Amino acid sequence: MTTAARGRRPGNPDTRSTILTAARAQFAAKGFSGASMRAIAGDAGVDASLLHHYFGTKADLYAASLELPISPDQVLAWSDVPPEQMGEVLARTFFGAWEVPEVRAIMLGILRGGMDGNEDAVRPFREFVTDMVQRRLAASMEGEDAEARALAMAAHLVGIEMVRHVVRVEPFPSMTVDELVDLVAPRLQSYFDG
Amino acid sequence: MTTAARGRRPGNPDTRSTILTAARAQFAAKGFSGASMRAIAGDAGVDASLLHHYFGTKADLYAASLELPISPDQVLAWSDVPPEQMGEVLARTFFGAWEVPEVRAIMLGILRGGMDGNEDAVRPFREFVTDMVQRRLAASMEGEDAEARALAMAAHLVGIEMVRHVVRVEPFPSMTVDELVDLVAPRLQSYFDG
DNA sequence: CCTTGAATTCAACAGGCGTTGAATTGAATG
DNA sequence: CATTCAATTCAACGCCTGTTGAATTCAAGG
Repeated sequence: MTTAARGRRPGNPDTRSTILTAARAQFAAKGFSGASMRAIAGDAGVDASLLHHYFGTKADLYAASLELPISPDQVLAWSDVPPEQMGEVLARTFFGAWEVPEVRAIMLGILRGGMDGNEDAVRPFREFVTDMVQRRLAASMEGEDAEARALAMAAHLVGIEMVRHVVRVEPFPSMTVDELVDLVAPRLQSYFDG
Repeated sequence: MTTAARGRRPGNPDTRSTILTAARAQFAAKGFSGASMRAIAGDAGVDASLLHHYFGTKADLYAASLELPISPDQVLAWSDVPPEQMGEVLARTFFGAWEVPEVRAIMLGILRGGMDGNEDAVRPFREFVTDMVQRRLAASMEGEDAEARALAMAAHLVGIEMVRHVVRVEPFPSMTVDELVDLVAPRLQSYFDG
């Protein structure tokens, strides 16, 4: 760590993913502006210029670090859910995903970046919400205001995870996923029914 | 503006509030980390060290700039609202407040600061939510999980304003307050009824 | 008229920031 | 064995950050 030997090291081809992991952690904890390239590099045990070599600019690294490991399609098996259970399935899927540490880090990064006031940092948030609403929710809903109702569902879920994991106001941080589902699912279902 | 005369100026005792206004705008637009003392000072037409002279540290200025001009008690005349209209009154009051530019700037500052990853910046958000939930909402609700339900209402409202004014996903930014109230109030009412 | 003290700017500090370009190492390729 | 080239570090650039202390101006109080 003190005087690191220069040049190519023998066989560690996972430097790239080490950097990504460190970046996710920093962005999740401090947001886009708050996280620094040097701090990420430090966590990854690597020189800061290596991040630029691999990923380009800071905004590029941010975008690269927030790609979900699994596609939303796999998570949300929408088609074979009875309509009257949509609310519960949606709530359980969303809250459950946040319990997986890798996913939570990415979600927190997206969430914090969305509030950063930097346009580069808002984009992932906007894309996430847009995709979730337009492709997954509104597509299987009926009525003229289906999009607005779907967006309200997304806003509700996001607001809850924000209070639960970022601002941390009790009792949300102490509640289990089951308790949260019982609390929220009926209202999601109500949006679904229109 | 080019070479500002030093020393005390003849009679402008509102410098203090000029600074506060500039601070609110900057914090609302860029968040706590993103806003800089020099940028705020520049907007206020004043040297940066004057901000420290008046308010102390950056966190102090942040806290000072987010004090609501009117107390929540006056806004939300809770006591004489029929129970079955609580959801609508709450939604209209909250969304309506965001339509007042001065209030919106403060709310945005609180919201953005809450996501900043800096503990100083989270405090106003946490206090706002805690006060709103524990003192205004849960106090007039019944049932064992009244606090959780009240917090869910707050999370829902906050999530919606976040999507509407920060991430800006349509159709929320284009909807009127009345349309938003029609959309959200029934679900708030459902939380209220338990 | 003299003194006090608040209001304000200036100049600087020490450190952090994102980014770039050059240098170095060493495994892989021929 | 010589060459190539990706991986990696070093050193620096220019700029911005929050904060401090001293200097200056000027209205008000005695």
